[in-house]
Amino acid sequence: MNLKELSQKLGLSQTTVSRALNGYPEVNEATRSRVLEAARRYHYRPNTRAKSLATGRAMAIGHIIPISTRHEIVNPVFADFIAGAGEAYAAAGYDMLLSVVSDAEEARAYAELRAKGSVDGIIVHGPRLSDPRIPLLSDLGLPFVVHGRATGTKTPYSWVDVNNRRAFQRATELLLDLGHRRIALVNGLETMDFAVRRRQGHVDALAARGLWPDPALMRSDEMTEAFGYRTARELLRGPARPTAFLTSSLISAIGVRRALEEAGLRMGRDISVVTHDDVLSYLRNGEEVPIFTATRSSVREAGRRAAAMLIGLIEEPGAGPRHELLEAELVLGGSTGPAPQEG
Amino acid sequence: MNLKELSQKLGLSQTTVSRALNGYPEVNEATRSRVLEAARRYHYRPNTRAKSLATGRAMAIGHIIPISTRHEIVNPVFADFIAGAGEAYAAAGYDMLLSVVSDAEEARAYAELRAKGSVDGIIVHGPRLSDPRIPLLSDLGLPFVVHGRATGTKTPYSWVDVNNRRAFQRATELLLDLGHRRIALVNGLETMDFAVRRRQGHVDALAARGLWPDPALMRSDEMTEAFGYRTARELLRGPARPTAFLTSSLISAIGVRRALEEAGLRMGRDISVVTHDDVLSYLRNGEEVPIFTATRSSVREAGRRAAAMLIGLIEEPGAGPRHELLEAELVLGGSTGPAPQEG
DNA sequence: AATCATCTTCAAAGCGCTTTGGATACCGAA
DNA sequence: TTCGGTATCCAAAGCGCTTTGAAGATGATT
Repeated sequence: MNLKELSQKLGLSQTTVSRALNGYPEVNEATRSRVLEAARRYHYRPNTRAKSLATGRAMAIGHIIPISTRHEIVNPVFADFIAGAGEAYAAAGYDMLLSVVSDAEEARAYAELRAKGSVDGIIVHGPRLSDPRIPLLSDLGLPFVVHGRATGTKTPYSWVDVNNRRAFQRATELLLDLGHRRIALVNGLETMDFAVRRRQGHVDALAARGLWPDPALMRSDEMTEAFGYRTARELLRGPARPTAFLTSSLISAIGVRRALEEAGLRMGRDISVVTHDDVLSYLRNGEEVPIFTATRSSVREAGRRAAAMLIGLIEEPGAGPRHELLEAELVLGGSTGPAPQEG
Repeated sequence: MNLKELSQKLGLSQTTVSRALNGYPEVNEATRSRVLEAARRYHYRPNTRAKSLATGRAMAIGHIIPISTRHEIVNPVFADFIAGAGEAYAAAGYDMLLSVVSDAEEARAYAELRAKGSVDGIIVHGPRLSDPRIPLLSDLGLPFVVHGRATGTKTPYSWVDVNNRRAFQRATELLLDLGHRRIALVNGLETMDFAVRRRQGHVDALAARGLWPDPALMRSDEMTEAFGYRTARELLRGPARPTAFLTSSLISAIGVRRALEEAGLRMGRDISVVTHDDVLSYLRNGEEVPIFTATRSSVREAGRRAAAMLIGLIEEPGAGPRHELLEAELVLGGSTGPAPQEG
């Protein structure tokens, strides 16, 4: 059923039917309800492609999922972010267009999305330091929102981010307050902006107490379970054994826990662990009582916010860039305790 | 830059330029290369919406991500499946359209996707028993491929699935061979088809040795870490304590491990654990040596296969339904060992 | 009765592409 | 020379929608 057929059935012009459906005022209320009724009866839905051609708006938003070519890893955070964003899109009538692209081809993917006119805006995932995608998108003139920030970028841009520096500063302070002095940082890849900010927060907190960070205790890599395990095992066997771990993801924290368990150490008593928790739906940090003490910030909520922001940018084109900084909560779980006395 | 402008720059008609670009034979090779060159220089990309309007093909494939309204959980398997499917789409020039929809609205979402003409085909995720979506999609006449199967469905349909029954049968046999008799099944929600098949495999293997399944040892729920933990803790404290756990996901297995650890039990010695492993990129089952003994089948590969199958269905409309049954490997890890002697 | 403003409706153009159904030019064969 | 065939190219219609510009109907106003 298309507009032409529907209007013929009603004995009206396409113009009138279109107007009636789109809520224009210049149509008699009686005919409007006739039209609406008929549309419902025949399950009429305007063809999106035709509609966008006519309006020039794609009513779709692009997400480009970069796959790290090095490790072929999909960011686990992604599914929840999408779920949050999806809610916002559905409410506003937008579709979500996904492209999975190896990070080498990402720039081309953006330009293409633009040229093909398939989206009205873009969400940028996983920003790196001085991320080249930002000036690129800025040049393309396509509205976009970055999930995270990109230190060192001159171009103004819109973003939604967690206060990563503050979160890790607070986490470190907590561990220091508990008497820990040798804290291992099990961070994400430091090509990623968030990882650098987290390290900064950690180092700042140490510096505020006159402590120097030990480079041997700072590791960074793709945030897998295996990375957490491997790192913790190595450090626990090494000379300057840490009394606490600060990890960038619940998944690496689980790996750390595995190493502790294997070494016969009890988490929260022998060794403390604090992690960042993205509140992924399938990987909750315990139920009533959190397993891990954590800096907590829902990535799903971030998805909702970013999507809403982008829709705002699209619908009011004049407006300047927007920013939203989410604060992570610091929640206490069973994985932290006072530093054991030096043996 | 659109077709009109490009053809004006070249002093050719839109017809000729379009034909040149799409590889039609009735165009001089000299002019074709002129056209291709110009298209490259001006970064011309045909507008997708216009193209699909004209051809009637959307060049897009829809994925509807159901969010369980009960738990608001996004299937963690999803990101990897998408990554696999995305590769296939990119290679074939298709876009991927995602809708995140609460499971109550799912049927409507399909009909709408169809009526709006935004996709040429659909991938169905997470089929349930006698899933109503299958006859629905069949009626809509939109090509689709199911990731998994739906027992009890009369309508013929195309699917890509893992041999879940066989996998869990083999896993159970392994545990039986090791002398285990009280095996707990920590399954996914049994409204899901895969969970039922896994239970069947498990029960079949028991029956083949003349054993009756103990209902108290079979649990099923959303496959979270917390569910694994909670279940294991409960069963370990109960009267008929199991000597082995068979879990439906690595995530629940991690929860089980946490409970074991807490109870001071050593995995692989005091208690055995076998799990299904979807080979998620961010949650590998160990590195060289698997942590858990597991039935392994890459969900990313399933994504690739399902996408390729769907593209096939779209491009050769006459053909009947296709099926692909992937066998899971049974890999030995450190989590299994002989059943301890009865105390 | 004539005029005007207000409602209500419509025909047709246009969005950017593909594709049908010719045109035109050129070639060798009759 | 004429004709049929082939190789190239083009104008225009059409995909399903929105939107412009205009027209008809209605009722109030003069």
